[in-house]
Amino acid sequence: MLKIISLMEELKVFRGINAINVDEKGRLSIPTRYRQRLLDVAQGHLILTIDTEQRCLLLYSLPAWEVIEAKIEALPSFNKTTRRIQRLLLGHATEVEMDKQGRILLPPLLREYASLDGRVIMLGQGKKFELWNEETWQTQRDHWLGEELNDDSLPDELDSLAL
Amino acid sequence: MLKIISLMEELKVFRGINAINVDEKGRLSIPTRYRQRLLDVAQGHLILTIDTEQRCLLLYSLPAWEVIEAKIEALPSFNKTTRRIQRLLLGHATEVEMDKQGRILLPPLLREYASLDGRVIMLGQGKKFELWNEETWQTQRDHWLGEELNDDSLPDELDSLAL
DNA sequence: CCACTTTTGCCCAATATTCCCCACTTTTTT
DNA sequence: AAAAAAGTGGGGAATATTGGGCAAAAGTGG
Repeated sequence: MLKIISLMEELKVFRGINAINVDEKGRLSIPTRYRQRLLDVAQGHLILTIDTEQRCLLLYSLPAWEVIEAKIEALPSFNKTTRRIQRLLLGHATEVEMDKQGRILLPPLLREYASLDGRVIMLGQGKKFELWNEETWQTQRDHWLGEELNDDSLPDELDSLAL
Repeated sequence: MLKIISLMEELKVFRGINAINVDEKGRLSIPTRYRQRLLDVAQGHLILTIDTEQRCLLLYSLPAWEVIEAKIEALPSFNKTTRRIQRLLLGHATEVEMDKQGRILLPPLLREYASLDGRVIMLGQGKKFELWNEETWQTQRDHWLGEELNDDSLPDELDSLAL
């Protein structure tokens, strides 16, 4: 029964945008609405790694991460591109744990990578969250908003997407 | 029962990035979160060797190394490339042991190979760790981050990798 | 084979980091 | 407007990391 609840929890997605303060000690307080989910699904065990395309961090529940990790590990290790992905993703994947106040401590090297100081944006992205420096986020978002959509480059999957 | 636990331990992967100081004597302190695993799986017996592609070192638990070693030995010894790999990997493989404080002593020749002085980056990479000079790592990582992914060279396995 | 130097491993002390707890501020709800 | 809940910040205890002293062990040259 517990298992079923846990599976159902896993199917739910994380949504929403939140602005959070990171304190001097590098702690980030997870918004309460996500806490119970993260406790149910992963007993508060989370994985923080880098996004290789953007200077932001990705936050996964441990079980969600393990699925991805298995795929990453299975990639051929003699291929240059996949080797690079393994190094960057697995190499930066750091286990963090929610403390009793529902906060996580950002490891210095990762914190530095994404310049997580002062105000941080936490974006729900389905199975994961993204953590952005607020300014970087604003800039990037405005950039995306300004981009023209050109029909030629749209993947076919988009045809069936009615908003 | 102990065997089973030990096998389960072996299935778990090493992840994450750590910055560690190597002291004057060439000692490197293994982060505590990995220590118990390494003791359980290998009683602290580790193998250190060189990465033939990069100026970094590879750190294996002894059992994990033995698997690799067997494969390397099985390679055809008349082939030039495999002969080279045998020489480099097997030749540099050195057994090191965690001391009671959880540190390992880096053999001078290996230490020199990867310029492991002052701050060192220890990257979890599944069955093994990589040890990098911090500066070398930063440079190499930034290079990898800057590389464009070009779709042509991507193996099919990547298609199923949704982060 | 013995004295001497160097290396290695253990121990302890100093420093730095991490975590828990509590208090204060801000936001939301009733 | 008061009460409740969530977010924020900092003191202090516990833990981890780091560096150096010292003794045992190993290597070196006579």
